[in-house]
Formats: sequence, C-alpha cells, structure tokens
Amino acid sequence: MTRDPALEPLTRSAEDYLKAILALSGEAAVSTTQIAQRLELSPASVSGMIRRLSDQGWLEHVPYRGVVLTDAGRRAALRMVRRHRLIETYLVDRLGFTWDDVHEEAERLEHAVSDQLVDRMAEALGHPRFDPHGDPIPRSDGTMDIPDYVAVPDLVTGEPMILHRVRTGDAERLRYIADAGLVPGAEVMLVSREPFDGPVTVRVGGGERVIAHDLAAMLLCVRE
Amino acid sequence: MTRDPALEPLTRSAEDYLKAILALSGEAAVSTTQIAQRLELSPASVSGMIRRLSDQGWLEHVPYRGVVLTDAGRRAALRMVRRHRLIETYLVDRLGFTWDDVHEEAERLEHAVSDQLVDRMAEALGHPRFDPHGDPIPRSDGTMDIPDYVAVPDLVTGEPMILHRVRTGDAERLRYIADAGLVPGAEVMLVSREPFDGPVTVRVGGGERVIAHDLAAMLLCVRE
DNA sequence: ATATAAATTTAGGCCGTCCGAATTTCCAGT
DNA sequence: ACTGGAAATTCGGACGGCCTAAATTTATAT
Repeated sequence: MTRDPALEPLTRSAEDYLKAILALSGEAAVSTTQIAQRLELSPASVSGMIRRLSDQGWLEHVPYRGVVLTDAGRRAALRMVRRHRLIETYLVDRLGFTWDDVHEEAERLEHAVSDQLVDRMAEALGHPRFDPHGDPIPRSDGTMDIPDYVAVPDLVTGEPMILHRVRTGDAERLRYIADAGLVPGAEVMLVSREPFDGPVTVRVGGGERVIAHDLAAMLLCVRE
Repeated sequence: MTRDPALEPLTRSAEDYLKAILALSGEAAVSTTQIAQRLELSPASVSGMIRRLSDQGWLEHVPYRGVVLTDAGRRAALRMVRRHRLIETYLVDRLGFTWDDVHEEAERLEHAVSDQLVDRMAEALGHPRFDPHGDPIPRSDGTMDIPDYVAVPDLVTGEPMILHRVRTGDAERLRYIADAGLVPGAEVMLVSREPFDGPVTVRVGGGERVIAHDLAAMLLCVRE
C-alpha cells in the first residue's frame, strides 16, 4: 500500500473519487452517474475527472461502459478508507466525538493527515480492526477482516447474536439506533418479523424494540 | 473570534496568506515581496490574492505601499495560529511527535480541523497556554499570554533564568537545541559572551555549551 | 427497424490560484 | 529636477475542478 510507482500525487478531489469508486465497486464496472450521485456532482464533471484519473493510471475507463480501479487505484482508495475509519475511531475513542458526528470531520481530515500520523493513531488505539460503526479498518497492506454477517431481518428468531456493524452514515438514524441500545457489541435477538418487509421486533438490552425493516437491514450481526 | 459577520469563507490558500501577514506584521504595513518570500510564491501571485482578500474585507491594501489586516483578518489569522499551535501541542503530547517534526503536519491539519475538534483537543490538553516551542497559543477570543522575554545573548551573566521559548521552526536547529538540553522549562545561565556578536557560553543541565550568537538569540528566557 | 429515452461525453464558461513577462510606480542619488 | 533600479502591479496563459447545454452513444419499446 501507499507506494505507487510513478503516479502523480492525488488531489483531494481525486482521492474522493477513488474512494467513491471503491465503495461502488461490486461485480460490474462503476458508472459515471453512480459516481456523480454519490459525490453530488454533475455527470459531466465526473466524465472530466475520470479522464484525468485514467490518464494517470488510477483507473481504467471504457467510454459509455464505466470504470474499474487499477491496482494502484484500489490501493490508494483503500488507503483513504483506512485513514477515514482510523480517524473516526480516534475521534470517538480519544476526543469525545459520537458516532453520529465524526463523519464530516474525518472526511476533511483524511486528506490532511500523513501516513506517520495515521500510524501513530493506529498504534495509540492498539491497531483496531473495526471503527465505531463496526466497519472494518483496512491494514496498511490493504487487507482487512470482513466477518460473515447476518442482517437483523434475516436472523433466525430466538437465536441470540452480537450486533457487529451498522451500515448507515446518516446522523439521525445513528442517534436513533444508539438510543435503542443497538450499538456494535450489543446482544440482540430477533423476536418476530412481519411479512412483506414489514417491521421487525428485536430483543436488546432486556427490552423489545419494533424497527422498520429497512433500518433493521442495516444492522449486521455475527454469531456468538 | 471565529465569527466574522458577512465574510466569504476562506480558502486554504487565503488562510495561509492571512497567517503569513499576521506573522510579518510589525510596526509597518507588510509588503508584497515579504509575503511572496515567506509563502514561496511569486510576487505576481501575491498581488492577485491581495486583491481578492482586500475585496473580501480581510485586509486593507494601499497599492505599492503594503497591506494591513482588518480586525476580521487579524481574528481569522489568530484563529489559524491557535489551531496550528494547539495541533502541534496535541501531536507532541499525545501522539509521540517531536518538536522538530510537527510543523508540516500541523500546517496541513490546521486547514482541515473544525472548531469543535480544536476545542476538544484544547480541553484534552487542559487548555495549554504555550506550545512545545513555547509559542503562546491564542485563546478563542484571540488573546494570549506573552511573557517578557530576554534573549540568551542579552542575559545578565551569572543570573539563572528559565528558557521559555525557542524561536525557530528549522528542524535541524531544533534537534541540535534539544540535544543540548535547551528545551522550554530548562534552567539556563549565561556564563560569558564574546564581543561583536560572537559565540555565547551558557550553563544548562549541569554542563556548559558554546552556542552561535544567532542561535542563542532565538532562545528566549523568563525570570525565575 | 426505428423512435424514443437514458446515459454519457464533448464543448464552452467560470473561478481560484499559480506563473513569467511587461509595465508602472516609487525613491534615492546625482 | 531627473533618472536608474527596485518594488509592485497588470497582463496573458495554464491548470484543476466545477457547471450547463448540446451532441452523441446505448438501451428499450413498439
């Protein structure tokens, strides 16, 4: 990671593009509009930046077909993800931020910190593998631990599980969820579930909660 | 501080200009070339930026005569100084940085941190009034403590003093100085001094040191 | 097969920030 | 009072990064 043979240094903007593309990368190539929506930019602007990034070897672009990160691009993007998540962890653990208000701060800091600072923070925190939302923190070499998750609506009823990851960045949702005691590490159990993607009842912290299906789907659990 | 009635938000670049101008502000107005030298930019670039900053009310410019910060400009610049020095203090105190390698890091971070983060760091550190180099940290309202300093070459020989501030950002000098035990808080005593700005002998930490005059002039002491 | 809709790229502009080169202003010394 | 050189400014150009509008390509539906 971090050492990319002969590439231009990335601008802040370019770092955001790579990170967005990584996040959108599933099976297929990532489309211009996907990127534009995620970064809240016009598709035309994205086309322009795609050209630069492609010229510089961070990604490959097939016109009208989409974009795939090169190895260098993926490494650079993972480096940003590592920074972001470590910064969030540091701010929550050491500086009294809450999991619903760290995102913006990290979004700015991730472009400003040196590798040295990132490493120092990681060390100070004992090399955490997950951030406050349970998102895995990539190591310097780009690897990370990704547990086998089961989303709350897919749980076997009556079987106790550990909530491990909350997949939303929305501050209001995060506050609501935390309020319900649904923080990573909490023991949860699916009590019942209504059909047609209806609300879901979970037992957590000695009480029961009825939760919207879509929100419950963002809560990922692990066994034991 | 921080609340400036109706002004445009500052860019990173503009923040650097204001900070530089504040640092260069003595009696007289600050000249274009002074700013250009300090920021390592061409005078042409500085002229351009001066115009924008002046249009936006951060400073007043008399063509061919120089530049003076407005109140808003001074507040904005002091806010950056506060950030910079608090960040340096935090990095040294909490993350194992040394006083010779924090500058660059702080230079980048000062543009990225929120007021909230700055306040949290200040709080975590117990609202320090001086940074690792002994430079005073402005409070949120822009005030700061500036002791009455006596530079080492101006000390009365034989009178013990406390080294309080080291006025250089040069990493090599800082390492040399730290190596000699000349860190803020150290007890120092002028032993002798050669005429014509010659070397200066100081007693520090039970030993004697001969130091170049110019370097010694960067070491500022306070009584007791 | 073709018309239309959707996605994408290109074209042309704007702003901030930098530069080098040309020009203007200021001041000091004759 | 004049003039040469230093200091400062303006000018023209570049680039990154954003935009809107127009053109183009691809996908879909009749």
